[in-house]
Amino acid sequence: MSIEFDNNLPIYLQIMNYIKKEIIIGNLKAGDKIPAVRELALELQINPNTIQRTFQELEREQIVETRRGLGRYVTSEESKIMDIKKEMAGELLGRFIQGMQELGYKNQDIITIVSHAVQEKDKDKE
Amino acid sequence: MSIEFDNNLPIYLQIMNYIKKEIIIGNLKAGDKIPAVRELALELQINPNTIQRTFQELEREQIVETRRGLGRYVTSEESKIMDIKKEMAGELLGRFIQGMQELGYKNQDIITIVSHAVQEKDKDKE
Amino acid sequence: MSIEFDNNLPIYLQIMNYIKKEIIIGNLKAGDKIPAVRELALELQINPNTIQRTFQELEREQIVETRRGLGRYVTSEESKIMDIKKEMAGELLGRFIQGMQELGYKNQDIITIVSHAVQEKDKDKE
Amino acid sequence: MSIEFDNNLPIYLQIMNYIKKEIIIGNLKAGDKIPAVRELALELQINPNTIQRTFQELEREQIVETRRGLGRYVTSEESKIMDIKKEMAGELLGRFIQGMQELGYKNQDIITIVSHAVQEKDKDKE
DNA sequence: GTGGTCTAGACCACT
DNA sequence: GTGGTCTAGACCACG
Repeated sequence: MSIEFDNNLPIYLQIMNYIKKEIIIGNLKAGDKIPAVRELALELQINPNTIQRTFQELEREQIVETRRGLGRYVTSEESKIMDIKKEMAGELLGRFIQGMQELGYKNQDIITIVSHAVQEKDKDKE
Repeated sequence: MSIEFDNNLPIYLQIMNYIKKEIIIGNLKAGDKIPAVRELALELQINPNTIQRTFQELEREQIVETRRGLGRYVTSEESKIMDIKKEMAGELLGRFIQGMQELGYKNQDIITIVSHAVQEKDKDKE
Repeated sequence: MSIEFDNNLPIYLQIMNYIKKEIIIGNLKAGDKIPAVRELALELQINPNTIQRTFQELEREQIVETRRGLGRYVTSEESKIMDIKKEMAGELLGRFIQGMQELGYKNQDIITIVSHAVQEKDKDKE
Repeated sequence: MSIEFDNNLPIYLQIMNYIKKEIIIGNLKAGDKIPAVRELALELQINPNTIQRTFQELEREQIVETRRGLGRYVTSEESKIMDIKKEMAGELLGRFIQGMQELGYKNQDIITIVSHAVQEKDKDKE
């Protein structure tokens, strides 16, 4: 486990996104125990306080819950996890489409561009 | 002219993007004179230093050029403007596709999602 | 028997309060035997150490007494129980009035507010 | 300006409450500038990071807003301030009445107790 | 000068 | 061993 950090976004936000993705793609499942703050800090070479901040935010978003003295756990509500996925995808989609429209692209153009981009990626794999 | 500012992005970047878009969609044309810093600052209720910074960056990207004693002008190179458009679109596209893939969406899913989103927008207009 | 735990207060304190209330309202009477630590721990799904701590504190407050080999018992001094009731009520009252005054409420306002709140509760019952 | 700190509650929460009260009683008015983090830290003899934490939370509750590079301001929405007052009073009231009822006090008892407590306070002043 | 973030290291309460 | 809080001190971006 390692993250490539981008200097423009706070580390704690990048870790948040990383964890959210881990949950969405199922590497962390509903109810799973999350590694201890200090453990993650060591693994990611990040200060424990920064990790702590990450999980404070995730807890506020009800993605993670703390059981005192025991540790942190992924929320056990499966529906919450689906919500996050939809929310993150919706945000990506919204930003993309709005941005393209502001650049003057028509809806049909946008579909074409995405299709091409995706097909090229497929070709790369072959 | 007014911008809704987003607290998470530096204001000067938001103004930069705004101006780039104005150029791309043709509200500001190649060679056009750009309003004076003080004027824009008043209009947008922004610290003049911030506007100054905006144009410094735009100049570094060769989108804007200063003619001493005359003011600032949009670059007269049409090709440069096309470059910016492609660059901004490419960035949007890249971030979108990468993000969707990290959420576990397959390429075909992505096309479907975009198509639906765009068609709904079309319906809204009717 | 079950308690809804509030994350902001230590669990052992919440159990302490719960037991004090049980004593005050008479569900546990002076001299009654208190269930064994292990039993309570199972029932409440709590670490036995936490229950242990609860009773340590209750013993220190002389609300509970241990008879070696026999188990733990509610104190047999009725007066002690009245003391606890007054103490808890006084604490509640003090915190409430001080808080309201800090919010700028006058003494007369406080009485009015309490009266209204209580009357509404009565209405709900009808 | 000084706060007496209670060891059982995190400092940042105590400062939060203090600030909320200052706003409610009008010492800080809607739209007012709030002293700089470092300034407050000096005044209260508290680490600036702790003050920072305080305002992060207040901002999340939309009681305070940050204007980048300029400082922090009390929200300019008067209605929000009334909301906070009602919320804080409601919380105090709820905790008090629920607590008293759990101790076995009847509604009429509660009114009587509050009335007496308040009248004694009035006597003290004379 | 303003807030935002991060590191380092410490202490505490809880389980 | 777990998270929660706090201090100290530093650096950065922003206006």
